[in-house]
Order: sequence, then C-alpha cells, then structure tokens
Amino acid sequence: MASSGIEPAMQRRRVTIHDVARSAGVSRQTVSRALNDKAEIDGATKQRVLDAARELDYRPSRFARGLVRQDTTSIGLVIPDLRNPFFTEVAASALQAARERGWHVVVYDTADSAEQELGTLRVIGSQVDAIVGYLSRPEEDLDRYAPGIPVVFIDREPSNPRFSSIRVDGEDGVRQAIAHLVAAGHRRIGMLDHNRRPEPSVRHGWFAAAVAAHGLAPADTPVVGAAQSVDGGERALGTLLAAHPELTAVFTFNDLIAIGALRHARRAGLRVPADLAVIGFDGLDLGSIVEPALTSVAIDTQRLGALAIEQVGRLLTGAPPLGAEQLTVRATLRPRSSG
Amino acid sequence: MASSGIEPAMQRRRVTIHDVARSAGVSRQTVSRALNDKAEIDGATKQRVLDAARELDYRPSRFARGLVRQDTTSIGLVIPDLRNPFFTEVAASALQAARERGWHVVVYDTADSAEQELGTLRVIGSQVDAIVGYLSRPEEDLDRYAPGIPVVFIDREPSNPRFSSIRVDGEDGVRQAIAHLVAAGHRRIGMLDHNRRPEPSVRHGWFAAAVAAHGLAPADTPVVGAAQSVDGGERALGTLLAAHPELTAVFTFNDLIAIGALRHARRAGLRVPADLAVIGFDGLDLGSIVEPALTSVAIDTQRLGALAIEQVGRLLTGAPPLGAEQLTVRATLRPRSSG
DNA sequence: CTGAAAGCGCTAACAC
DNA sequence: GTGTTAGCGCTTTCAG
Repeated sequence: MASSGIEPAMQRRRVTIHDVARSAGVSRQTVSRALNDKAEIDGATKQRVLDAARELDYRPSRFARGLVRQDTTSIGLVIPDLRNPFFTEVAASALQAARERGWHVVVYDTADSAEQELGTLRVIGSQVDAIVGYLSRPEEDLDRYAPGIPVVFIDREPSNPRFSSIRVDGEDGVRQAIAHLVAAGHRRIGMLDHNRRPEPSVRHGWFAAAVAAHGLAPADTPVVGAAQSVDGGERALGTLLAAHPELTAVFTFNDLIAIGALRHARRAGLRVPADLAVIGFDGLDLGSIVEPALTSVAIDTQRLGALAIEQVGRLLTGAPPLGAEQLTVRATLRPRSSG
Repeated sequence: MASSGIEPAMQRRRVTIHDVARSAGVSRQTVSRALNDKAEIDGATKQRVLDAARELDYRPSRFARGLVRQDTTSIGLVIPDLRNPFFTEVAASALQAARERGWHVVVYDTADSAEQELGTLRVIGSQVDAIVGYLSRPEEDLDRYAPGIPVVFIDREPSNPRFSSIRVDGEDGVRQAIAHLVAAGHRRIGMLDHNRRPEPSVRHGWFAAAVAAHGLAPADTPVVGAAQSVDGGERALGTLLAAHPELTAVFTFNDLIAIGALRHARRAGLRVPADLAVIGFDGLDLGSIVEPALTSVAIDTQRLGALAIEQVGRLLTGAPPLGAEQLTVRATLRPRSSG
C-alpha cells in the first residue's frame, strides 16, 4: 500500500542491494545472506531484510551475481525457423541435452533471413558462452561479432578449424530411397528441391548420384524448386507433373514439401503410391498423420541436438572434441506407405 | 601454431582483459577499445591487440560487460513441451515479439513435469529479467525462487496481483463449435478431454455449458480422457465409441487429440464428417494437412505470444500494464472439413 | 591516440 | 550473527 504513490518516471534508477541494506538497517552482506538463504543469520533480521526488499521491489542484478560466482553457462541456439517441425525437434533435443547439464539456452529464430541472422550475431556474442545452430553468414561475421566463442555449426562445412560442425550425411539414406523406388519398378523419378540458392542443394546431389547409379538418365529424373512449405510442395509438384506427366515417383527436399506433394496428388486424383510414389526427407513424426503415411529419409534429430550440445560442451571445458566421424548424423530410409 | 602445446588442465583460469593488455603491451582500456570497435585507436595498435586476444583465446566476460553497460534484457520463456505444435507456435510468436524489442529469450522446456519446472524455477531467477509462460507450480515457489521478478502466466489465473496473466477464453469458440454441430443435426456429441488432472478441464466446462444450452443431456454428451498426443486421441476415441456407438460428433481438448480421433475414424471405416464429425481445439496449421482438414476452435497464438511479451515489457519498464480485458485471447471457430 | 582512476552490484573471505 | 574489506572483469569518465 505504501508504494502506490510512486511515479513511473522515478523507476529509472536501479534498486541495489545497498538500498535494501540501508532500508533494513543492516549491511549489504546481511542482505545477501538473507536473500540467498544462508545459514548464519537471525530469523528476525532475515525477515526484516526480506520485507524491505519486497517493499523496494528489489531485484538482484544477474550480471553482478554472475560475475562473482561464475558458474552459469548459457548456449545460444540459432534456428532458421522454429515453426518448421524439423527445427523444432532439433531445438527440443538441444534444450533437453542442455538441461541435463544445467545449462541455459537462449534461442534465436532468424526467420531464415540473412539480415536477421546478422542482427542475431551482433547481440549474441555478449549474451552467451557458446553458439550452436544453423548459421549461414560468412565465417568472418562470426570472427567479428563472436570472437573466440566456441561455435558449432549444424549441417554446414566450416572452412576454418576454429569452427566445429555436426554433419548431416543423407547419402546412404537417399540411396536407399532410390533403390527402394527402383526395386518397386520406378524408372522416372522427379525431385522437388528447395528453391533458395541459385544452385541445386546437397540433397539433390545425393539424389543425382543415386539415380545415376541405377542408370537413370537426367531426362528421366527432372528437378524443380519448391518453397519450403506445404503449399510450396503442392505448387511445385503441379509444375513438375505438368512438364513431366510420365513421372511415377518423386523425392523431395524435405517432409513439408512432400506433404504438399501428397496434397497435390490427392487433389489431382492421383493415388499414392499406386499412381505416384512420394518419398520425403527428414523423417518427421508429422509424416505419420497424413494419408498415406509418408515414407521418408529420416534424420535422428534427437541425436543431432544432443551431439551439438555435447560438442559445444567439450569446446567449452577444453575436453577433447569429437572428431568428424563421430559428429556425423546419417540418414536412413523410414518406409511408411507413400512410396 | 604456438598454442598447440597447451595442456587442457591449464585452461582453468580465465583469460581476462588484463592478460591481453599485458601481452599486447597496452593498457586494459586500449584492449577494450580495440575489441569494441571504438574510434580513438591506432590501426596498428588495434591489430596488435586483436592478435594477442586471438592468441590467448580471450573471451570477454558477458557478466562483467553486462554489469557495466546495463542494457540487455532477457526473458525466460517456460514451455511445457516444445514439440507440441501449439506451444511451438506460442514460443515462436514470443521469440519474434522479443526480437523486435531487442530482447533475448531463454527457453525452458519443462517436459510437462512439475519437478522439471521446479528445477527451472531454481535456476531461472538469476538468469533472466522476467518470466513468461506456462507455470503450474504454486505461486510460493515463484516468490521463493524468483522474488521481485515480473512474471506473466499464460492460461492460468493468478491469485496474487503480483502476477500478471494472459487469459485464454475459449467459451465463445466452443459455443460456436457446438452450435455449428447442432445446426448440422447432431444431438449426441462426445468429448475427448485431457487426462492429466483428476477433474475435467476448463475446456470441458465450456463444452458442458454449450451442450446444456442446447438442451443436450449429459447422457448424450459423454466424456473420456485422452493422453495429449495423436496416439492418445486415437485410443480415446476407440474407448468412447465402444461405450457410446450412438455418437455422431466429437469435440476434443486439442488438435493433436482430434487428429488421433480422425485416424481412429479412418481405421474404423467411419466417414468424417458424414458418420462422425470431429472438431478440435487450438486451430493449428497442422489441421490443414490431414484429410479431411480439421475444423477447430482456433486460438490466435501469434497474438498470445506477442501479448505476453508486451505485458512483460510494461512490467519491466514500469509502463502501465495491460488490464485483464486486453490480456484476454478469445477463441473462434475455424471451420474446415471435419465437422 | 592512450593511460589512470573509478565503479557497475554483488558475494567470498575474513574480522568482530 | 553481523559488518568490513576485497575483489569478480569490464567500460566509462577524465587526464594527458
């Protein structure tokens, strides 16, 4: 009740431990003891301090506290789009692995934008002890804004040994997917790639190698780009089939696109997999709720997130870092019903 | 190359700005200037400092830095399960709203466990300036571990005015859903509630009121509990229909459960909505990828997340907080195809 | 352009 | 039980 007359503008100055001490008529040390539940303090004194603290609306400075007892670790996790279920899974896994170690995770969603990522890099350096995630900016930006901070890329090859990286190797998985399709009689297999870069994706590279290994000609394995969304996949399959109605199967850059493809097929009256087989990439749980359930090249996101945290922990403590082989997550075919 | 012989154990002591200064033969301030891109510094000196810093693997202490220029704000966001798409959306919205203000968000996934939440509360207080999210622990726990820190609950009624809250009011939306079903001729409408607490959920309360308003008897509006997952919904609908085969429609606690119900219906050979209408709650985008697309009582998660951040910002700056009315997010029926 | 001094807010030692 | 003294590592004055 006593505080109801405070003018908002006066809130400016920070209430420090000193103010509380003065108000309670004790020393700063005693305030600290009361607030941190230390043993050596009189019950009445403690209560008085606590009351004074509440009255003044005192909040300890996390910086001052962190400075003196340097124990907390926090990791910056950079994700292009938290709403994409694949990244959600990676983030959730990383969060869990960090929690097991008692670390805090500051999450940055860069909205798939290079500018936003730069903005993140600018501020992240002074907030976290290490950085993990999907970074697309040049390494110089990291050198500039996060000098010396341990960095673990996900799914990106670093050129400088300063940076560590979790590799996603889908070559085997894609090969399995194509072998699976070929075994089922498919000879004309299209791909719905992403449409972000001028060049085809790494995943398309795996696809191209796999179809070539089965002697399929480029003319029989056309590719079109798709926006990374369900709608994007739906539109892209329309485009692809308009140009190549002879296709009997399609492999996609990711599951979201595949689900869009499924929808296009349904609306176009195509039976899946009888008229058109569809295989995605990611292996999301999401794939099991669509009809038919999506066959997909699956990545173990649990392991991916855990590995990233494990590696960053080693970098942080100076423990011997994991090698490239151990940092690789391999994809495998997860057959369901769509192909 | 010179640093290749460092023994891991020696990493213990922190490299401070002082070490860099000595190594570069300058004062600490000059190091600070070089690192922070200040104007008043000679190019050569700067380079020398930067080199020394890299050589020593120097990393500025974020605490010391934060202490002196107290500008960064960070918000603790507590989420029960990031993998549940509804919470993903809330988190993504909050992240975006925070980013617009230049704030950092530390995300805590409590895995829907009271123990994990307590663990979070224990550590969160010294890491963030304010707390937002789904908290289920008693308010005393917050008083104890996060004294004085602004707190904004989501979807929970605080008893103490110290705590702010974003209310989710689905009453109207549920009423619309039931009216929609009744208008389509349905008279026997079951509900798949959640199964977590001993008592029925608040959402069940809305359901009960809505069906009663249409004169439907409790015997015609049975309820069973479901685990909050697709599988849970699938199983629960099986249970419900086994006991009440006369039902022609079902309303569910959330979309995940509804999608499970859809799956059960499909496997049981029921046509949706002809044989059984299904209406979910949440209004997830996810609902549009299943077949038939899910009709749902939709919550504007974008607004929910933004509101939570807005309110916490007001609490933080001392600006007049939003009132209960403005802090309420109302749900509305989003008709698609399932009911 | 660079250095010296001061202090951000807190807690760990040590005194009393 | 409580107060005093020192810093934690950094950036800001302010002199030079």
